[in-house]
Amino acid sequence: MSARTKRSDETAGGYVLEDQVGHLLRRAHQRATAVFQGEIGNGQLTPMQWAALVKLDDEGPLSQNHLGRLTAMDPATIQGVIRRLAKRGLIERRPDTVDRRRSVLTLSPSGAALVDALRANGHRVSEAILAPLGENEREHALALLKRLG
Amino acid sequence: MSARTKRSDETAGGYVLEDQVGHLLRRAHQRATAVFQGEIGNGQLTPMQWAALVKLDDEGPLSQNHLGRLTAMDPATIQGVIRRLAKRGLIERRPDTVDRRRSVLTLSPSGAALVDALRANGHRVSEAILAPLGENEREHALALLKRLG
DNA sequence: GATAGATTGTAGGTACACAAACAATCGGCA
DNA sequence: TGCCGATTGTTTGTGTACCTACAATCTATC
Repeated sequence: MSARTKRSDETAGGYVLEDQVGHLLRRAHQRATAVFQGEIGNGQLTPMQWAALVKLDDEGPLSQNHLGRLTAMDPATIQGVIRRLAKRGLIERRPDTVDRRRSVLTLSPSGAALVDALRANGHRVSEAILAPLGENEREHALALLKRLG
Repeated sequence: MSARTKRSDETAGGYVLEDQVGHLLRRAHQRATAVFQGEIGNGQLTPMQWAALVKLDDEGPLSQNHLGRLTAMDPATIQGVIRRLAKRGLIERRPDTVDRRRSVLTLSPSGAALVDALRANGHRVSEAILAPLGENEREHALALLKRLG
C-alpha cells in the first residue's frame, strides 16, 4: 500500500503510527523530560545526571559501570554523564585500591548538598508528569510501566 | 539526606528512583527501541526513520517541518532524519513551486516498496513490546500512555 | 506597497544512547 | 604458576533530541 494507491482516509492495513506503543512511549518520555527540565534546578541538571546523583547518594561509593547498571545506562553512556558531573565538581573519582581497573565514585560535598536540596523537586516532577491521570490510575500506570521495562 | 547520614535500607524521603514515572518511561522506551532494532528490516531503519517513512506513505507529499509535527520531532531533529533518508535514496526532495521556503518530500519508489514490505513487521514490533501484558491490559496501557504524552 | 510578525529550513553546540573495538586488569581453573 | 575468559573503563562512530540563532520567505495589516 503505497501513497500512490492509498490516502489517509484508509487505515493502511491497520497500522496507524499514533496507536503504536513505541510511538506513545517515545512521546510520553519526551514530555517527561520536558517537565523535568522545567522543574529541577532551573535546567541545571539533566534527568540522567539527576539519576546518577540520586543513586550515588542512596547507595554510597560505587564503580562507574555499577552505577550505570543501577541507573540503566550502558558503559559508554554513563562514562559521559560521569565525566560531565566530575567536571562540574559534583562527583569525585578515586582509584580503587583493591581493583585497579575501577575508579570509585563519590558525591562531593556540593553534589550531596545539591541532591538534598532537589529531592523535593523530584517528587514535584513525578507528580507533574502524572498530572493527566487520576489518583487511582497513577498506581496502575506505574505497575504497567514496570512490566513493560 | 546525604550518603553520609543514610543508606539504602532507608527510603530517602520516599524518593526511590525505580518508582519514578520518568525513569520507568525511559526504561520502557529503551526496551521498545531495542525490540524495534531486532524486528524491523534487520536493523536497516531506526524507529524515527520508520515513523517518517510511514507518515509520508500515509499522508502523501509533505513539507519537512509538517512531517516533523506529525511524527513529534522538532525541526532540528527531523532535518537530520530526512537528510539521512534522502542520502539513502528512500526519500526525494523537490522545491515547492508555491512556497519557496519549503521543499516537498515524497517517498522514492524504493522507499515506498520498503514501507510496503515492512508494515507487517511494524505490527510484530508492537506486539513484542506489549508481550509482557495480557490482552485486556494492552488497551488500557495504550489509553494511559496517550494521556501521558 | 511597505513593513512587522510568523514560518521554513539550516547550522552549531550539548547531551543521551548504543554498537563495536580496545587495553588493562582480575578471577578461576588446569 | 600460567593462561583463558570475563570485567572495567575508554574511544570512535552513528543517530536521536533539543536549544539558540539565523537568512530567506511568506502573510497580514496598515
